[in-house]
Amino acid sequence: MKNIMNQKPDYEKELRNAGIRITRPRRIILDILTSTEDHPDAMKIFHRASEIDDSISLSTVYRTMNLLEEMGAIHRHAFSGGPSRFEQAHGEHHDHLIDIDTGAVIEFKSEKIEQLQEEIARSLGYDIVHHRLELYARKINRSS
Amino acid sequence: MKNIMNQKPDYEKELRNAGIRITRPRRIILDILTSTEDHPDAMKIFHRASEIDDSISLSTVYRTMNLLEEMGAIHRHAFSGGPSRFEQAHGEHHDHLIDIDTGAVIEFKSEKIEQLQEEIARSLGYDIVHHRLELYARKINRSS
DNA sequence: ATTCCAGTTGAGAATCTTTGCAACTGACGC
DNA sequence: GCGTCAGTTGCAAAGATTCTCAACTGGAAT
Ligand SMILES: [Mn+2]
Ligand SMILES: [Mn+2]
Ligand SMILES: [Zn+2]
Ligand SMILES: [Zn+2]
Repeated sequence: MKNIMNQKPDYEKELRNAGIRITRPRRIILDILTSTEDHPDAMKIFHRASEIDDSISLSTVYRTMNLLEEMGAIHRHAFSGGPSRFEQAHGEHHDHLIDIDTGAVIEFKSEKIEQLQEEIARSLGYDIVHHRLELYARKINRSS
Repeated sequence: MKNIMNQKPDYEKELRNAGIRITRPRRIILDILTSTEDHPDAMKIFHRASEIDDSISLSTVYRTMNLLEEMGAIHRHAFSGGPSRFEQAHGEHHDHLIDIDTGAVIEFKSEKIEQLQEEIARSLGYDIVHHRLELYARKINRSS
């Protein structure tokens, strides 16, 4: 379900719970993401991180972005004509509805769908490791 | 607008009608796409095309994919952990399960899930225009 | 058939992202 | 604290995709 609260999610705890180590680069990158208002790309995050610890590599930024994306901790926005940009999300798994007119992103979670996915995968002989569900939609009832 | 027929679409005609030239590379690439059953990536299409005309460049394959995608003639699947893969857009809608160990793509269709998606969107005040559902999964019962 | 030119191409550079690998280190148990 | 080792890192290299641009060409007009 959607998280209404506006407090900082404890990503370190989530990482620990997922059996993932809290390393210095990850802590720095998480700090940058949780304290920024814009949508930086990997290179921008890399530059900001480098100011704090100049041994951090761009590879690690990309790897951390992929990790956090799979965890559902961040959103990747791949808009045309440029590199992917990132912003923090809420920690719990959820899927996305994207307003194709405005680009707005609405989060939702359907236990039923999650369950159906499991059933389908199983019937095909598979276990789901992760998944991606995105609904590209248009507002009902817009004036024409 | 939507075409119900189940015949091979005449992409060359569509291209002409859109004021786009039918060139030798484009004809070859279209032939490959309309006669394949799988989900090839750009490099695979490039290799197949090269067997027919070894002067075709990878750039042109990418450019043509972008062109056909914009026309709605093909779907691009940006599965995680690999290059984009393509398929013709003519068939019935389906979703994909990706074997994360082998890269194999299995197509499936769940009327129930499709319906739930509609319900969710509607409850959020939206109509779905298109969507993307990808299950990244691992075979059950592998070498124990 | 010839001319013409905007659309298209191939080649390589540029950009963006992932990956292989040896070195390093966080988390856990002693 | 110390040892251990799988997880993680930085670096270099590869991989994926887009872009630049001079050369080429499809197809319309003559
Ligand atoms: Mn989200
Ligand atoms: Mn398919
Ligand atoms: Zn989901
Ligand atoms: Zn579907």
